[in-house]
Amino acid sequence: MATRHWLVKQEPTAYSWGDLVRDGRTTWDGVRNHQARNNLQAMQQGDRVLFYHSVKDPAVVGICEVVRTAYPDPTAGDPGWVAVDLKPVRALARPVTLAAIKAEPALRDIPLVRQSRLSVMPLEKAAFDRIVKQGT
DNA sequence: GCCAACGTTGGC
DNA sequence: GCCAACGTTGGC
Repeated sequence: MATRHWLVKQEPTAYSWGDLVRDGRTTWDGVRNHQARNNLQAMQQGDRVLFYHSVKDPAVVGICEVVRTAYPDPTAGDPGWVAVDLKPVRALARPVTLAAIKAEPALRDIPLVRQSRLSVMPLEKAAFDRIVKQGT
């Protein structure tokens, strides 16, 4: 099974990479956008997920992994919304800023740039690897 | 603080 | 079903 690649966004003031490392694992809930929900639903066990801080110093800061696939979001009244569980794998040595991503021609078409409001998005392996490499 | 993008709501 | 108004997200 091919491991697939994703990116999730969070405002660090709400839940940061540091919080995820401290917790060791978290429930990725509260998603209330259909496109983002569909992406959560498509995640498979072991998929790699980039963790992106939005708003304040926007940047990709770490890599995490799907440890539980989609199940009904406990924070939603409507069972149509889903959550997944994520655990941290490792921090990037250097955060890869949104500005750096936008400056990279090979990354100009990723959803992070194209669809700034989407909070859960797929990444092609090449784009994922390139961001990770920039963070090395 | 401002603005653009986009989703939702509600009047017709 | 259309569209204007409004709210939210997120970059700058």
